Amino acid sequence: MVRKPVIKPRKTASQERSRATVDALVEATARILIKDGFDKASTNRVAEVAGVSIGSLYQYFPSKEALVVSVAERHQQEITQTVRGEVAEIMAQPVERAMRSLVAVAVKAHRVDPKLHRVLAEQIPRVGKLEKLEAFNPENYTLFRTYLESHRDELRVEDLELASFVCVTSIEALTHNAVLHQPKMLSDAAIETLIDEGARLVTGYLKR
Amino acid sequence: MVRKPVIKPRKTASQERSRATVDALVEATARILIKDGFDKASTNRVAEVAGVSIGSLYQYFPSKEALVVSVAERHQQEITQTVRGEVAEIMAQPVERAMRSLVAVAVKAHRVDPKLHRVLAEQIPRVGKLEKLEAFNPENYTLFRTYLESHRDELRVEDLELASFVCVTSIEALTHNAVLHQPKMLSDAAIETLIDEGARLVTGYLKR
DNA sequence: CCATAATATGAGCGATCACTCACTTTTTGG
DNA sequence: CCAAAAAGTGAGTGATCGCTCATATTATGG
Repeated sequence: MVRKPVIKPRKTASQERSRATVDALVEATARILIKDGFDKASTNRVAEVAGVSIGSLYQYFPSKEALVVSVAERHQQEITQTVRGEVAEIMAQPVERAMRSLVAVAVKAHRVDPKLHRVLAEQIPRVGKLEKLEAFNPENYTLFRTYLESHRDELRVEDLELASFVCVTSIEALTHNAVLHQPKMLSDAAIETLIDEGARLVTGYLKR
Repeated sequence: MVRKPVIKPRKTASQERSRATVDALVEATARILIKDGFDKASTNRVAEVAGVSIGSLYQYFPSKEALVVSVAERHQQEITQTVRGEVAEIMAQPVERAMRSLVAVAVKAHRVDPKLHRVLAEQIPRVGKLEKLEAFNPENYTLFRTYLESHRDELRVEDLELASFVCVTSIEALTHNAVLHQPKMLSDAAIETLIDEGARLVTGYLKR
């Protein structure tokens, strides 16, 4: 009659009721992060806002960190969905057009959920398991490098790795700062101008 | 015989002994921030590492935030001292040379105390009084804009404010990422290459 | 229908935190 | 030398935090 611990699962949610619970917890975490920041997102409060007991929270998330990671993954997935397709198109375009599209896509990505993006990028202490939560997605880097390789003949740059670093870092910083820190950049017209400028910046640097 | 509260001052340290206490506290805070990060820098621990009682800490710093602000200010001052003079020189140089010098100076600034710089830039929750602790110094922005104005005839860009935003953001991100996140960029040779590339990036964007 | 598994509950534990205050020790200046 | 000001002390407070667990409720499948 030995009872194996009931607290074991802490992972899978098989029934619909529990899937709803998990969703509510992730959603509540995101909402609190946006409204009050990381420090105020205590597990007790997350559970309360989600309308769920603190015990249930720990059935599915072994720690506060796991909760934040889930929010980040959901956000990343939303971005990927929004941007999907455009990337494939871009890979075939010539440098000038490709760079403009790329900057435009970067802006689009930052506009999916700007406030959440900002919190995830700037407020989450990158300690412990949260360390891998890179503000900058290494996938972007690899993708860019691949583009440069297949368009080598149009380029003046020789070290493609270095060039990728320069371009990806610049585009990311530019779009991030513009969308999340520059109140002047809110209008569509201003954003369009920014896209032009960002594209010109990296095109001039890359093109033969 | 009414005693006015002794806890009032909380600010000025007139004797040498107390100045040493304040120094020890700021130094201890910086050391803990670097070694263990913001979360582990509890006021009790700062006092302990500084070899000072927690009571003394609160004589001079009304809060943990004040302590961190002090560390940030001291760091900023060290950077300013290191970079002093070079800026004045740069303002007179033509665009191509000026941009190279500027990127070099930015690298130098990030190398003053890289680990501390990284913690201050990435780990401090920008809430409450810490919000003004900008990762990016608006002074740099103004300085850059002033340079562009006095060299307008050499430039193809029209909107100097936008151009400043583009260049300052890019240079900052480039040097920050290179010095603090790219292990490959540790050697002086690699840094020299980075400076060349960064300079070329913004020069091509700016120059007529 | 009912045994079992899945899911949900929330009081409360131990740890830690930022911070206070009544008090002692040291320094200063006349 | 001494009174008063400056500096220093640390046990303790109250709040909050992440998290556990014994127990209750609900769903599933034979």
